Amino acid sequence: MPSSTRKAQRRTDALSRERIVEAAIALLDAAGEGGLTFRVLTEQLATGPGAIYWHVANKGELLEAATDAVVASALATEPAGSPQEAIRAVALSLFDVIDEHPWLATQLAVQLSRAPGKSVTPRLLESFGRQVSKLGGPEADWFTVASALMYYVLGAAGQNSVNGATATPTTSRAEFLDAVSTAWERLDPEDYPFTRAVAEQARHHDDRAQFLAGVDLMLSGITLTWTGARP
Amino acid sequence: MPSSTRKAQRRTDALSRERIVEAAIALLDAAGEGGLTFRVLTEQLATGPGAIYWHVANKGELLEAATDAVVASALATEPAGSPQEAIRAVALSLFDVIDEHPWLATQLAVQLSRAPGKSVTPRLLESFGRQVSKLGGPEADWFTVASALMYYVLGAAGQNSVNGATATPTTSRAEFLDAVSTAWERLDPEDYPFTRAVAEQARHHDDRAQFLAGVDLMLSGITLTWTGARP
DNA sequence: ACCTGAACACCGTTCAAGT
DNA sequence: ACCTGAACACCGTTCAAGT
Repeated sequence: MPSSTRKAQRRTDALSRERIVEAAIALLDAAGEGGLTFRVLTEQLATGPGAIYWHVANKGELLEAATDAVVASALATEPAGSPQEAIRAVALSLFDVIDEHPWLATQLAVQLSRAPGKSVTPRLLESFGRQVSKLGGPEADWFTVASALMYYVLGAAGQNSVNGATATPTTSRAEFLDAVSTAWERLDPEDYPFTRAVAEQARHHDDRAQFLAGVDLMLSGITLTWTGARP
Repeated sequence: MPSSTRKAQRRTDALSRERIVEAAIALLDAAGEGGLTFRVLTEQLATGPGAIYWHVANKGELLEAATDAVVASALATEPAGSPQEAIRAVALSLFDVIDEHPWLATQLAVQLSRAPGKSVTPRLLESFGRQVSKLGGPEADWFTVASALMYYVLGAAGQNSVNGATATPTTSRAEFLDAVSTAWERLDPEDYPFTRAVAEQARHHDDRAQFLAGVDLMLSGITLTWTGARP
């Protein structure tokens, strides 16, 4: 195979935190979380590990910076339209960016729970919260509602992304779903009546449509709770 | 300090997959994902790595087995009451088990996306789905609705758990929230008006209550969508 | 069938030394 | 100030050898 990712690019360019993060993202995209290694990063940037450690404290910080950079660019443009439409747009942006960078799913889970003060959590909360605050509900509920949206979106987007890390890259989404569905159909009828019953739906379902249906479920619940009326 | 976790217990006991998984869970609980190492597992069980590899294929399978064992016991008893009450009960069981075993949050995220055919995904889907099917909506919606509940619960429970892995174990939940809240208050007013506005709410919020409020939001949305009426 | 333990390849990180 | 590259401690995994 052609050694794919180009190595030892322009050695004239000075090393910078930005270039390191950029290279890290490329490696993560190409081979998942396991693909990011100081050895290959070093090779890709044509330096030694010491050079990288001068710009970045450790691997955790590098992962954090990569996550933040990708999420920031996905949320860069403020969505237009009604608050409901804008919430759907933000949700879809996140769905898509996780789909493009599957390593984000795990990384977001880790970072939101570990360091919610840091940049990525406020970024997400702000994007949902601004729209939530326009929905007309009592301010005392804003934080809870915005958080709930964020949780759903991250959970759903993460699970729906074909994880590039270990899932065989040759397996298409359709083949993947087929395998899952078949496994479900073989479960014990005593213990898994529901899962067996929906196995066929799972085989043909549309990730994106199902994801949006969940967002709409939450929006319905919010509108009902706040206005007592149908959205 | 007293060397905490007991080592080299009864060497008479034959090694078994069950005992290995049990020891792995203890290590994960004690020191997070980084705490599970074949070196210390080997020491704890008073054997060599080869012995463990005879019972378990690799570290991934061990993590999978540990996750499945803990989740299975949390979902063992079928909840009573109305479908809505039962859904809340399942959700709370998961919230609590992730709170007790914080490493579950990341592990569930990884496993649901990587191998949804395997035991843990069907287990979760079945627990929610059985109740969803009693809610009276059209069967064509069951899979989507049960999945949405599952996504929210996993996302929220995971983020709310104080991650034992790297978060300093001496920091209480209150101190943790205070630090987060303070960080949010210091954000740029231009870029983060919403996050700054809710920082004070975040400082005093009750994880469990907020988690349940999100579940109720979803339940409201489901009931409204399916019956056109308030729950 | 089940276990031992030395060995292998690989990883993140450090640090004295250079420019 | 920024970079080099050898070295360290540690990790998951293998495997010939034992019982």
